[in-house]
Amino acid sequence: MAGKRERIAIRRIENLAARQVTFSKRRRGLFKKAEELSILCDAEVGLAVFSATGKLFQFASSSMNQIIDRYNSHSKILKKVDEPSQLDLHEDSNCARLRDELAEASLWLQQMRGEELQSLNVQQLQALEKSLESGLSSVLKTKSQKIMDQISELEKKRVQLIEENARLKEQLQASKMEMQVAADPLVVVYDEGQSSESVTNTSYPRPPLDTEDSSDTSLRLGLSLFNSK
Amino acid sequence: MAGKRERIAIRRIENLAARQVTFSKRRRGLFKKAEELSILCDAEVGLAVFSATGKLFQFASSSMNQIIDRYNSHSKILKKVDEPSQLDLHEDSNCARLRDELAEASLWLQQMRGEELQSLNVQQLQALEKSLESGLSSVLKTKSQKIMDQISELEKKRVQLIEENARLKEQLQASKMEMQVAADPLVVVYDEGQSSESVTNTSYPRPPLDTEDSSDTSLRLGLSLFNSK
DNA sequence: AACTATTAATAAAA
DNA sequence: TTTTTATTAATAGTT
Repeated sequence: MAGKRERIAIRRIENLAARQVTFSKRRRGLFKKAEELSILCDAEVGLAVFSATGKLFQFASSSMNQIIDRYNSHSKILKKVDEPSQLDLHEDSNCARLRDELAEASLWLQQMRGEELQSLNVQQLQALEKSLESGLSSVLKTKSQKIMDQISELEKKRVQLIEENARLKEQLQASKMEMQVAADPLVVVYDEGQSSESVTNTSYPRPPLDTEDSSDTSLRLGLSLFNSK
Repeated sequence: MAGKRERIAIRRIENLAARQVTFSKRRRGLFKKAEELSILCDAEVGLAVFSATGKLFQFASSSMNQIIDRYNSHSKILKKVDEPSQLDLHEDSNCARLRDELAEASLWLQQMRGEELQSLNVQQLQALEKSLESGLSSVLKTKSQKIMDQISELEKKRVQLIEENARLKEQLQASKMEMQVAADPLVVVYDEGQSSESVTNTSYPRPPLDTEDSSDTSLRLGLSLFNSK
């Protein structure tokens, strides 16, 4: 039946058809393994394969251009013997330091997110736990504050709108009255030379509004919201 | 006992040590397969791998620069910015990128610690809160696990010590008996003309002996039966 | 392409 | 890291 397989020597396969078949199979395998490595191990992988016929196949865990850039900046160290002495060394060490710090910060972040904890001992975990609890507490406090502020703000706006509303109603009333007055020939004289607005504003007192202190109200609102948890 | 192997899911390996081991192994495998493909099928292959720690590993059937050139000429659609200072620009941008990332990571860390929260809105605070809670939960879980492990370990050692203790007691008992048996005839013979003090000294067992002791001693004490561990 | 007998790779443990 | 071993994965030769 099928598959009396034997090991093969690693040298160019002379038979063209066999070579092409093997190329297809192994290329797939290679790309699969490249992708698996990048995912499993959090590595950046770039792979380019040109077949004997000149066709290009590629894989990049991020983007090929990004990988080529990164490759170039890495292998830069090897060449450029012209003027590398002071500036480049400084740049390199600076970059290296940055990279180290970033790596450390990243690890911290991961650990605060609950990853990579296996390497920590109980004491370190305890410290981390304390830090997280403290951070969480601050976040909750800030969030409450923000929400209360928002409520205050909304309440203020609500009051303003109520006032505006009342004023508009008043104007509407006034306007209606003016219409009536205007219809009255005796009042026509006064109306000339005055805007309806000024007439309204001066002619009628505001109706009694909700005079409740808004900030105090919203503050209590906010507190009651978060105290009753 | 080595290697109760199981298939693994293709997703990031969370455990750092395991990830590094797997990276080592699979990287070797990948490079081997890349080389084999290039030889068997007469293909031009370029492979670059950056580990999570930033280290570069590469393979090129010809030279990496040649492959990058060929790649660029294939995908020449995009940029043509082969300016003289391209390398330096890369380096600068790389540094700048690192600096940005570090700044961002630092801010994140601060915020997770409960600082610099004013610039966040309620939604962001909520997300942060969730992240902290999740991290805290993981930390607590890991800590518990570690503590349980420690307890198991201690318990195991305790049991071992109890067993050892029992064994030592047994040996002590045996030793006592042998001493009595061995001492009896001697006491009878030498008791005449000797003080009771010397009799007392030889009648009591010696303190526990290392059973790996010289055969000479063991033989003299008649302990050879107990030498088998 | 599909099928397997084999070899190769590798996960887990040491 | 490297080695070992039990298993899974890849694939050479065949259909």
